[in-house]
Amino acid sequence: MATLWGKKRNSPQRGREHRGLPRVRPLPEGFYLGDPAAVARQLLGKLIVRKLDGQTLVGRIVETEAYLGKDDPASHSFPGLTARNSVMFGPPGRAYVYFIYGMHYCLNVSCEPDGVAGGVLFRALEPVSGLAEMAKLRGLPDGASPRLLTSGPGRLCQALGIVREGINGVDLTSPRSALYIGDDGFVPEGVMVTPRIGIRKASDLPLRFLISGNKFTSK
DNA sequence: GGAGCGATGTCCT
DNA sequence: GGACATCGCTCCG
Repeated sequence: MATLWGKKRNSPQRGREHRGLPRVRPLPEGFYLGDPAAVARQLLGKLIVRKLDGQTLVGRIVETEAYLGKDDPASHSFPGLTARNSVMFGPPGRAYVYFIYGMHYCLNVSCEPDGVAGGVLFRALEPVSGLAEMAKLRGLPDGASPRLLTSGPGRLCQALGIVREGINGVDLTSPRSALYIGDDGFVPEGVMVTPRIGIRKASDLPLRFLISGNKFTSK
Protein backbone atom coordinates (compact mmCIF):
# COMPACT_ATOMS: atom_id res chain seq x y z
CA MET A 1 0.00 0.00 0.00
CA ALA A 2 1.41 3.31 -1.04
CA THR A 3 1.83 5.99 1.56
CA LEU A 4 -1.15 8.31 1.52
CA TRP A 5 -0.49 11.81 2.76
CA GLY A 6 -4.12 12.71 2.99
CA LYS A 7 -7.47 11.02 2.88
CA LYS A 8 -10.01 9.89 0.37
CA ARG A 9 -13.14 11.89 -0.22
CA ASN A 10 -16.35 9.85 -0.39
CA SER A 11 -14.53 6.61 0.21
CA PRO A 12 -15.25 3.82 0.07
CA GLN A 13 -18.08 4.28 -2.37
CA ARG A 14 -19.65 1.61 -4.51
CA GLY A 15 -19.31 2.19 -8.24
CA ARG A 16 -16.20 4.30 -8.09
CA GLU A 17 -13.82 1.40 -7.73
CA HIS A 18 -12.22 -0.34 -10.66
CA ARG A 19 -10.21 -3.49 -10.03
CA GLY A 20 -9.65 -2.37 -6.46
CA LEU A 21 -8.27 1.00 -7.52
CA PRO A 22 -10.16 4.27 -7.28
CA ARG A 23 -11.50 5.51 -10.58
CA VAL A 24 -9.49 8.34 -12.15
CA ARG A 25 -11.51 11.12 -13.71
CA PRO A 26 -9.73 13.48 -16.10
CA LEU A 27 -9.87 17.11 -14.99
CA PRO A 28 -11.95 19.16 -17.46
CA GLU A 29 -10.75 22.29 -19.20
CA GLY A 30 -12.78 24.44 -16.81
CA PHE A 31 -10.54 23.28 -13.96
CA TYR A 32 -7.70 25.32 -15.46
CA LEU A 33 -9.68 28.46 -16.26
CA GLY A 34 -8.81 30.23 -13.02
CA ASP A 35 -5.72 32.16 -12.08
CA PRO A 36 -2.54 30.06 -11.84
CA ALA A 37 -2.20 30.40 -8.06
CA ALA A 38 -5.65 28.94 -7.45
CA VAL A 39 -5.10 26.19 -10.01
CA ALA A 40 -1.65 25.35 -8.59
CA ARG A 41 -3.17 24.93 -5.14
CA GLN A 42 -6.01 22.75 -6.44
CA LEU A 43 -3.70 20.51 -8.46
CA LEU A 44 -2.08 19.17 -5.27
CA GLY A 45 -3.13 15.55 -4.79
CA LYS A 46 -4.17 15.04 -8.41
CA LEU A 47 -2.63 12.36 -10.63
CA ILE A 48 -0.40 12.72 -13.69
CA VAL A 49 -0.89 9.76 -16.03
CA ARG A 50 1.65 9.00 -18.73
CA LYS A 51 1.14 6.34 -21.37
CA LEU A 52 4.43 5.29 -22.88
CA ASP A 53 5.29 2.20 -24.93
CA GLY A 54 2.20 0.34 -23.73
CA GLN A 55 2.94 1.09 -20.10
CA THR A 56 1.14 3.45 -17.75
CA LEU A 57 3.21 5.60 -15.41
CA VAL A 58 1.39 7.43 -12.63
CA GLY A 59 2.51 10.04 -10.12
CA ARG A 60 0.64 12.11 -7.55
CA ILE A 61 1.24 15.87 -7.66
CA VAL A 62 2.80 17.01 -4.36
CA GLU A 63 4.47 20.30 -5.34
CA THR A 64 3.54 23.04 -7.81
CA GLU A 65 4.43 26.63 -8.65
CA ALA A 66 2.23 29.28 -10.24
CA TYR A 67 3.54 31.47 -13.04
CA LEU A 68 1.35 34.44 -13.84
CA GLY A 69 1.27 36.04 -17.24
CA LYS A 70 1.29 39.78 -16.94
CA ASP A 71 3.06 41.42 -14.02
CA ASP A 72 5.18 38.36 -13.24
CA PRO A 73 8.79 38.96 -14.34
CA ALA A 74 9.65 35.34 -13.50
CA SER A 75 7.14 33.93 -15.96
CA HIS A 76 8.15 32.86 -19.45
CA SER A 77 5.09 34.69 -20.73
CA PHE A 78 6.20 38.02 -19.25
CA PRO A 79 8.03 39.25 -22.40
CA GLY A 80 4.94 38.55 -24.50
CA LEU A 81 3.99 35.92 -27.04
CA THR A 82 6.89 34.04 -28.68
CA ALA A 83 7.19 30.72 -30.49
CA ARG A 84 8.53 29.09 -27.35
CA ASN A 85 5.86 30.23 -24.88
CA SER A 86 2.82 30.19 -27.19
CA VAL A 87 1.13 27.33 -25.30
CA MET A 88 0.95 29.55 -22.20
CA PHE A 89 -1.17 31.98 -24.21
CA GLY A 90 -3.44 29.30 -25.66
CA PRO A 91 -6.43 27.40 -24.26
CA PRO A 92 -6.28 26.07 -20.67
CA GLY A 93 -5.27 22.52 -19.81
CA ARG A 94 -2.45 22.11 -22.34
CA ALA A 95 1.08 20.88 -21.66
CA TYR A 96 3.79 23.53 -21.88
CA VAL A 97 7.20 21.85 -22.02
CA TYR A 98 10.45 23.79 -22.19
CA PHE A 99 14.13 22.92 -22.24
CA ILE A 100 16.39 24.50 -19.64
CA TYR A 101 20.09 24.55 -18.71
CA GLY A 102 20.97 22.62 -21.80
CA MET A 103 19.79 19.27 -20.44
CA HIS A 104 16.49 19.35 -18.57
CA TYR A 105 12.84 19.55 -19.52
CA CYS A 106 10.14 21.09 -17.34
CA LEU A 107 6.40 20.46 -17.51
CA ASN A 108 3.65 23.05 -17.03
CA VAL A 109 -0.08 23.20 -17.64
CA SER A 110 -1.60 26.31 -19.20
CA CYS A 111 -4.22 28.25 -17.25
CA GLU A 112 -6.62 31.14 -17.88
CA PRO A 113 -8.87 31.48 -20.95
CA ASP A 114 -7.53 31.26 -24.49
CA GLY A 115 -5.56 34.42 -25.18
CA VAL A 116 -4.54 35.02 -21.56
CA ALA A 117 -1.14 33.79 -20.38
CA GLY A 118 -0.54 31.80 -17.20
CA GLY A 119 0.59 28.38 -16.11
CA VAL A 120 1.50 25.97 -13.35
CA LEU A 121 4.90 24.26 -13.11
CA PHE A 122 4.99 20.72 -11.75
CA ARG A 123 7.91 20.52 -9.32
CA ALA A 124 7.46 17.12 -7.70
CA LEU A 125 5.38 13.95 -7.81
CA GLU A 126 4.96 11.01 -5.49
CA PRO A 127 5.48 7.93 -7.69
CA VAL A 128 2.34 5.76 -7.67
CA SER A 129 2.86 3.13 -10.34
CA GLY A 130 5.45 2.19 -12.92
CA LEU A 131 8.36 2.82 -10.57
CA ALA A 132 10.66 0.31 -12.26
CA GLU A 133 10.15 1.97 -15.65
CA MET A 134 10.67 5.41 -14.09
CA ALA A 135 13.99 4.28 -12.65
CA LYS A 136 15.01 2.95 -16.05
CA LEU A 137 14.14 6.25 -17.76
CA ARG A 138 16.09 8.10 -15.08
CA GLY A 139 19.12 5.90 -15.61
CA LEU A 140 18.95 4.60 -12.05
CA PRO A 141 19.27 1.00 -10.88
CA ASP A 142 16.02 -0.85 -10.26
CA GLY A 143 15.17 -0.40 -6.60
CA ALA A 144 16.77 3.04 -6.30
CA SER A 145 15.22 5.35 -3.74
CA PRO A 146 11.78 6.43 -5.01
CA ARG A 147 12.64 9.94 -3.86
CA LEU A 148 15.17 10.19 -6.68
CA LEU A 149 12.57 9.41 -9.34
CA THR A 150 10.22 12.40 -9.48
CA SER A 151 11.30 14.90 -6.79
CA GLY A 152 12.21 17.90 -8.94
CA PRO A 153 10.88 19.41 -12.18
CA GLY A 154 13.67 18.00 -14.34
CA ARG A 155 13.61 14.62 -12.68
CA LEU A 156 9.88 14.09 -13.07
CA CYS A 157 10.05 14.84 -16.78
CA GLN A 158 12.87 12.34 -17.24
CA ALA A 159 11.01 9.72 -15.18
CA LEU A 160 7.90 10.12 -17.34
CA GLY A 161 9.75 10.30 -20.65
CA ILE A 162 8.56 13.87 -21.23
CA VAL A 163 10.32 15.86 -23.95
CA ARG A 164 9.20 18.85 -25.98
CA GLU A 165 8.69 16.96 -29.19
CA GLY A 166 5.30 15.26 -29.08
CA ILE A 167 4.27 16.52 -25.64
CA ASN A 168 4.36 20.32 -25.88
CA GLY A 169 0.81 21.48 -26.56
CA VAL A 170 -0.84 18.15 -25.73
CA ASP A 171 -4.37 18.30 -24.27
CA LEU A 172 -4.02 17.24 -20.62
CA THR A 173 -7.80 16.98 -20.15
CA SER A 174 -8.22 13.98 -22.45
CA PRO A 175 -7.58 10.40 -21.28
CA ARG A 176 -6.75 9.62 -24.92
CA SER A 177 -3.66 11.81 -24.68
CA ALA A 178 -0.28 10.23 -23.97
CA LEU A 179 -0.23 12.52 -20.94
CA TYR A 180 -3.19 13.70 -18.89
CA ILE A 181 -4.18 14.77 -15.39
CA GLY A 182 -6.85 13.05 -13.34
CA ASP A 183 -8.61 13.04 -9.99
CA ASP A 184 -9.04 9.88 -7.91
CA GLY A 185 -10.71 11.64 -5.00
CA PHE A 186 -7.57 12.06 -2.94
CA VAL A 187 -7.62 15.19 -0.79
CA PRO A 188 -4.42 16.49 0.85
CA GLU A 189 -4.77 17.09 4.57
CA GLY A 190 -2.47 20.09 4.70
CA VAL A 191 -1.02 22.50 2.20
CA MET A 192 2.03 24.74 2.59
CA VAL A 193 2.78 27.91 0.65
CA THR A 194 6.30 29.31 0.18
CA PRO A 195 8.13 31.60 -2.25
CA ARG A 196 9.10 30.01 -5.56
CA ILE A 197 12.57 28.54 -5.77
CA GLY A 198 15.26 28.42 -8.42
CA ILE A 199 14.32 31.79 -9.87
CA ARG A 200 16.00 35.19 -9.66
CA LYS A 201 13.18 37.56 -10.49
CA ALA A 202 10.11 37.98 -8.27
CA SER A 203 11.51 35.38 -5.88
CA ASP A 204 9.54 36.76 -2.94
CA LEU A 205 6.00 35.98 -4.09
CA PRO A 206 4.30 33.08 -2.23
CA LEU A 207 3.41 31.02 -5.28
CA ARG A 208 4.89 27.60 -4.43
CA PHE A 209 2.44 25.02 -3.10
CA LEU A 210 3.28 21.74 -1.34
CA ILE A 211 1.44 18.95 0.42
CA SER A 212 2.49 19.33 4.06
CA GLY A 213 4.79 16.62 5.31
CA ASN A 214 5.08 14.83 1.99
CA LYS A 215 8.46 13.16 1.56
CA PHE A 216 8.59 13.55 -2.23
CA THR A 217 8.74 17.33 -2.49
CA SER A 218 11.90 18.94 -3.91
CA LYS A 219 14.57 20.82 -2.02
C1' DG B 1 24.24 16.91 4.85
C1' DG B 2 25.21 21.20 2.80
C1' DA B 3 27.67 24.70 -0.05
C1' DG B 4 29.93 25.31 -4.46
C1' DC B 5 30.17 24.56 -9.21
C1' DG B 6 30.32 22.71 -14.00
C1' DA B 7 27.68 20.78 -17.77
C1' DT B 8 25.06 21.94 -21.70
C1' DG B 9 21.15 23.78 -25.67
C1' DT B 10 17.91 27.26 -26.69
C1' DC B 11 15.87 31.57 -26.70
C1' DC B 12 15.89 36.47 -27.03
C1' DT B 13 18.71 40.99 -26.94
C1' DG C 1 26.52 36.99 -25.77
C1' DG C 2 24.12 36.27 -21.52
C1' DA C 3 20.61 34.33 -18.93
C1' DC C 4 18.34 30.32 -17.71
C1' DA C 5 11.41 27.84 -13.58
C1' DT C 6 18.13 22.11 -12.91
C1' DC C 7 20.81 18.29 -11.47
C1' DG C 8 24.45 15.58 -9.67
C1' DC C 9 29.04 15.57 -8.48
C1' DT C 10 32.80 17.10 -5.50
C1' DC C 11 34.76 18.66 -1.26
C1' DC C 12 34.39 19.88 3.42
C1' DG C 13 32.79 19.42 8.02
